Amino acid sequence: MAQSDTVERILDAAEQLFAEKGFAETSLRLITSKAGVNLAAVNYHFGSKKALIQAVFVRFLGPFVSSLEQELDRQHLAGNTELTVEELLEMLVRQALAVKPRSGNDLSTFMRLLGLAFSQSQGHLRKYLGEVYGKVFQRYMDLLLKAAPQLPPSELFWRVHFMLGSAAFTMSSMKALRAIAEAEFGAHHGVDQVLRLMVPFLAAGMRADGGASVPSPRKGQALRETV
Amino acid sequence: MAQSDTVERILDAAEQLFAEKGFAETSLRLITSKAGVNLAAVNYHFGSKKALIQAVFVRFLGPFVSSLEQELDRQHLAGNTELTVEELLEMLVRQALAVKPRSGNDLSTFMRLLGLAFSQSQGHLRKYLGEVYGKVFQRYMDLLLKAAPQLPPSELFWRVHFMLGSAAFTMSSMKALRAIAEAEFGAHHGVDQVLRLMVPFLAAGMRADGGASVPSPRKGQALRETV
DNA sequence: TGTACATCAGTGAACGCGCGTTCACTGATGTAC
DNA sequence: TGTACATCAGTGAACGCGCGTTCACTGATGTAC
Repeated sequence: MAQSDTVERILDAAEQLFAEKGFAETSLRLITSKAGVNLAAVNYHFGSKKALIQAVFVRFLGPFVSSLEQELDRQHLAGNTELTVEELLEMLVRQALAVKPRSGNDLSTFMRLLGLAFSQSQGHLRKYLGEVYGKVFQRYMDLLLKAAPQLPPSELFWRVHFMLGSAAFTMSSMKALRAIAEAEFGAHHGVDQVLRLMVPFLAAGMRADGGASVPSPRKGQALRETV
Repeated sequence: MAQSDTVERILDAAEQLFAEKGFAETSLRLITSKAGVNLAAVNYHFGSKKALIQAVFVRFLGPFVSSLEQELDRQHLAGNTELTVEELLEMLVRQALAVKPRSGNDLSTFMRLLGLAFSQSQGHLRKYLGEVYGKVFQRYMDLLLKAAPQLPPSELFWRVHFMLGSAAFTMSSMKALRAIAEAEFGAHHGVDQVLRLMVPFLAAGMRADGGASVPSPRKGQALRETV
């Protein structure tokens, strides 16, 4: 009867529940009962809860990263070695939207998982993702560095993490925030629209003149330097 | 012998451990053994773990918020009703640094707790903080709205959360990021310096031209609108 | 074609553990008479 | 001044619970001869 679909069922249930509740708050009992499989099946197929978490991430990050990699190759072959910050950010948004239709899960699940990957302090996960996807990340960083050449690398480093923070936080709170936005302003933004709203915000931030590292005398008002 | 210091001991230990490990990952046994008090003392003095979490936040947010409120009053009385985005952000940084010296805890504990308050999905906590500090938040938001009048309110809403995300994420990962930055660039930024690096980044983001909401034909390239 | 064995996905029940919480109790201090 | 009682911070041990993991087992399928 060929391989059964138990593994996929577990991954589907785990992905959705992790996105909803986080890792620690999602028990194997909840996952397996939602998936309609035996409790012991998780440890049988994956070995441990940690390994299941990693498997969930590999399944949804894999396509995204290889799609991104292909796009980077394409730009490289086309000779576009000097992309703007906006173009680089748009690229990420486009890949996220393109990968979306997998197995009927919605974009916000993808987004929230991405946010969780950074904000929940799963040390093993961060390390693992670094090992597997570090190279693509570095490649993207290099392009970003080229797009903002006026910045010293250490300040660029911090700004990348400011960006990452915006994205991860917004994604992981997207559902709640969209509800508030709708109640308050009657405006219902789709997940993809919110992503696009982020682009000009982040791009302008990346492009801004340096802060403390480049003590430009442009402004009369002195930023009090500490230590 | 007057009131003993058990309550303070518990709060000190809890604050530090929550900042290090998060809420769910910090057990009452760990807190009470670090504080050198009996396990049952937490439930005796606070009633429950949830109530302890709230108490920790009240103790460290209270001074910060009232300090911020005073500063807002001062600016209002001085007739400065039109502060720039930079000035508003600097104000936050200044309050955070001013409140710092309480009971010898360091700034990064404060920062990390602030980040956790938003990123850990403690529903009861978010609701509670909203009730207690919602008014000051609204007042600050109004000033921000004045400082960026070109934006429609719904887009401002999103941008505020982009900012919040940058700050919360950076704060909650500050320790790890500083270590990386030091290893990679030899640059050791103090916590306060990182906060100041955020100011120009966030201010530029807030000031950027609108994205989808204001479909300005400024750029030839069309942002594909979805739905 | 039939039998013996190996493989392997899946199962049901139990294990030990750490958790937040509860409860009866202690012992010091303050108050009433 | 002395005694009885109330108050209250703090204690030690246990409670029940849900957790991830383990283990002996089942039953279907594939393979060797």
